[in-house]
Amino acid sequence: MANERTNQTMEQVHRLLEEYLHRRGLRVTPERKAIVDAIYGMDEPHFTIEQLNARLEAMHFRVALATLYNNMEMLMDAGLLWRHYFGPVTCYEASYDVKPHFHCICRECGMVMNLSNDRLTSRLAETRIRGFKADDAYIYLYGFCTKCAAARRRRSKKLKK
Amino acid sequence: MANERTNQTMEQVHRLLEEYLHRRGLRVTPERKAIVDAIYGMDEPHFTIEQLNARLEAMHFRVALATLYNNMEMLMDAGLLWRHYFGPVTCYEASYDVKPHFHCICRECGMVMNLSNDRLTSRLAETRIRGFKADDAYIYLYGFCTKCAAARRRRSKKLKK
DNA sequence: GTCAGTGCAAACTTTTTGCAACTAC
DNA sequence: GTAGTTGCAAAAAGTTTGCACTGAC
Repeated sequence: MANERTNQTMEQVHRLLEEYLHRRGLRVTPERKAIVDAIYGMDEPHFTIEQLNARLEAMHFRVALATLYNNMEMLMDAGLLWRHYFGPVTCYEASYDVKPHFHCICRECGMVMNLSNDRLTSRLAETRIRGFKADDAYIYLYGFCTKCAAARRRRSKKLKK
Repeated sequence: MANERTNQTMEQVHRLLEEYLHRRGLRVTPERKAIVDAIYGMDEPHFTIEQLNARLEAMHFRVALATLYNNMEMLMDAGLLWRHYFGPVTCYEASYDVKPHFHCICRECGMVMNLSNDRLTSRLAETRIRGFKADDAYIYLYGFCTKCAAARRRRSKKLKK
């Protein structure tokens, strides 16, 4: 993921961050820049706070967990980050310059697959709703990945289901 | 919600529960029956474990929280319950005899609106995916309810956004 | 110089686990 | 009688809060 992102994308992300911070009267700190670099440098599209922290340490940049949590909120508001609740696990995902997609989550092993589907997602975004102003649509398909589905079938057979 | 459910629905739910338990070699306990009654007797479609527990106490039936958590898992597997992650809040929802719908969640106040949309949901259910066997589709629209959207606009103006 | 932002540790919330007692089958 | 279930309490996991210190503006 990370390494595929162009310099141009990263410059744009930093520009958007700074614009947002200035607009809100917030400060441009090295921590915030490093967190954004880490987010857009993750190897996997979805990651936990824990994994983001590990990435920052790998970049030789230590931040307090509390700082991470604080800034996740801010970055979502800035439109640079999505938050997902995959099963009971909270994950984040870089959102700038990412194609609309939805998520398939395996109930057994927790595996998450991203699926692009522009038509469906844009259809959703267009949906007008009385009494609600939507800005993001999240679609989650729950089920079992091929591997876990097979394991499950084997187990069911044993139980004479 | 609760009180609108017919006796026939409740009988059916209990039948499905017992069938599932027998099929799995699990036991039909008074706790399990009471939990299902509570779930299908909630006033609001979405509820937390806390609220479900309160409902059980109102029914003069005390169960340990651990028992509730255990049985939520089982009831989801039995197809009688959905679990949602609305923002950071875990909610449950009765699923038997409930029309497919999706959820609008206010980022500010946490309000959740159910929206029926059979066409969209069935379209999703039909989607064939390589390497994944989906059984449930969850759609969440995040945004702001009319009230919070207005409050937010006022605040933004103050910040000279 | 001021105050937002940070690190750290403690607190809090939510969920899980271990174990003895109980009960559905 | 024998497991599967339950209640209880302790533990674990994830997130938030309070406060003193730092550094962006």
